[in-house]
Amino acid sequence: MAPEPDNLCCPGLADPVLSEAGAEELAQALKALADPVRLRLVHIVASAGEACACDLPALVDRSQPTVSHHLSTLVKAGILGREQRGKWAWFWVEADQLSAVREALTLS
Amino acid sequence: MAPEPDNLCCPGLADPVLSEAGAEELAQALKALADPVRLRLVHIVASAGEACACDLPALVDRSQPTVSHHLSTLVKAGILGREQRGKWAWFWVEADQLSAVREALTLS
DNA sequence: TTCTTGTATCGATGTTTGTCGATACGATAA
DNA sequence: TTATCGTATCGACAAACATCGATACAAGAA
Repeated sequence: MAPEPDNLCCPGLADPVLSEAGAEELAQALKALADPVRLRLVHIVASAGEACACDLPALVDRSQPTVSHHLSTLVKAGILGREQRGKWAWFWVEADQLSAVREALTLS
Repeated sequence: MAPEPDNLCCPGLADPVLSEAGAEELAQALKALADPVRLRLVHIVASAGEACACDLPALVDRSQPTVSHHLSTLVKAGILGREQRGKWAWFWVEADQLSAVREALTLS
C-alpha cells in the first residue's frame, strides 16, 4: 500500500493537524446537529429567541418523548441552554458553542 | 401541552425558518462530517492540499476497506473531490461545500 | 393533601452505521 | 497475456440511534 511507514508519498502528511481527541470532541458536537429534527428545533428556537418545550412536538411533528430526547441531546452538546420556569421548560441557542463548531470547520 | 394548535405561547414560532427538506439536506452533510475518522481524513487532506488514499489507512489507524468507505462517504457528500491518477486515487477538499455547511450553521 | 399537567425516563423496536476479512475490479508492469 | 498492487465492493456483525407508548417525576392549582 503506502511506500514506507515513515516515508509518505505526500509531503506534510504526518503532522497531527487534528488530534484524535479533538476529532472525537468535534464529531460529538456535529453529531448533535446532524439530525433533521434537531436542526429544525435549533432553528425554531433561534428564530424565536427562546421557546418553551410545550410547542415543539407539534412544530416538528414528533412525539413528546422524542422531542424531549432531542432537546436533551442538544443541551448535553452545549448547543441549547435550558431553564425551568414554573412547570415549563424553556430553551435558547448557545450562540458561542455554535460559533465554535463553525470555526472548527474552518480548515487553514 | 401547547395551549392551542395555532395559538402558540411563543411569538414567531410558526415561521418555517428551515424547511423539512432543507433540514434533511443539511443534516446529510453534517452527518458526513460527524465522525472522528472522517474529520481527521478531511483535516489530513486539507493540510496536504492533496493526498493519495495509499497513506490514509496508516494515518487514521483503520483498515483499507474502512478508509475507502469513509472517503466514499465524504465524496458523496461533496466534501472531498476524487481523481484517479494511474493506480492511485487522489483526494482534495472541496472548500466551497465546506463553506456552505459552515454558513448553513449561521443562524440569523 | 389531592388533582392536573408539562416534562423526563424507561423499555422495546426497527434502522442506520462503523468496522473488518474476503473478494472483485482496475491499472500498470513484466 | 499474466502477474502485481492499489482500491472498491460484498457480507456480516456489533454498536449506536431515532422513535414511540407507558410510566414516573415535578410543579402549580384546588
